[in-house]
Amino acid sequence: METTWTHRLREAGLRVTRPRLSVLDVLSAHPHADADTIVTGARAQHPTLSPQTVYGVLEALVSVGLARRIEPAGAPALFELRVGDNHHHLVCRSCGAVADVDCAVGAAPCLSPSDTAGFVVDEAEVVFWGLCRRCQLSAADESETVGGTSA
Amino acid sequence: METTWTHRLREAGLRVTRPRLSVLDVLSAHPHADADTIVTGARAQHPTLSPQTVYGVLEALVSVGLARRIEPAGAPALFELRVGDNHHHLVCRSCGAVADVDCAVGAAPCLSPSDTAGFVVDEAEVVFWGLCRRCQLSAADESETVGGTSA
DNA sequence: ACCCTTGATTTGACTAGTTCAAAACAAGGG
DNA sequence: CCCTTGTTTTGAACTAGTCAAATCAAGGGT
Repeated sequence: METTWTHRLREAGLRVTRPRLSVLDVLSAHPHADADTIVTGARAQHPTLSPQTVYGVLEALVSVGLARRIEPAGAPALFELRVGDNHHHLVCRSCGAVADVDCAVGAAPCLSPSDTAGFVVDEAEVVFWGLCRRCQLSAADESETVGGTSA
Repeated sequence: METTWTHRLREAGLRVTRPRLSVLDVLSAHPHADADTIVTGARAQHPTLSPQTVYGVLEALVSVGLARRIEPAGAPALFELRVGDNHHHLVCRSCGAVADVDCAVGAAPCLSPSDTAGFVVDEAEVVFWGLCRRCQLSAADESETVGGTSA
């Protein structure tokens, strides 16, 4: 019996290897993981795994479309398995947390910029910067130091 | 008589120095320049200028709002003087050329994602990826090798 | 015009994230 | 079971950017 990932890898023309399955496992558990998180996580199943191997695996996955690479400004690249639906991201300025968002207006409104200056656009990448709920709360805590938070 | 930049720097509470004026000069001439381009360009006026100084100048300019930093994925950061109008960017996948675009729909449509997942959003960063006119042409040239282009 | 304070620049070392290249290895077709 | 070829491994290297201490200079006060 073939697991889903084994199947998907073969479909994509990639060999099925332990590093690849481990990386896919970690990505399933952490929908927006950076290379380092993936290395650490994948070592649970494959202790000798090297960072370079993970970079290689990720490049392979991205190139066949099984994974997508996102690069929030000023932070290490993140990888996700949710592909092909042109969704966007919310990034917390404070802690770096990332959440998915679908585009607000219709399917891909931003794919129609007012003036393309001669460019042929194939992707609109949208990053919403802000503060996640947790960081809003700790920011409020710090500026107030009131409320029921004992000790 | 004070030049515009001298004035603007003082307004922002920054001292007027040669490195700063040089960097501003280069940015006027290259609306989307990376740190390296700025160093090279600014050395025309100030030959001993070091990269670290340029980073310092850029950080100062960005922090007072005279410049803006943009970080296209997979490329060094770029800096521009056009600030405060929430415009977005077209980036060429092939040559890295950057052009400005205003947002298509209304003032800031993308600031209203469908589900903010608890985030308080303060900026929507939009990058349109595609091929600039020049790269479309060279791509066509390579695949065709027909047409009137003599030798 | 000079001095002094404070911010800016310089110098130099250093880091994180990522990429490159060559050798050893293993997936999976025959 | 072997062979081919794609993968992983090992190890070094590279780039963009950061940090910290020492020197320097802008520009306000006198």
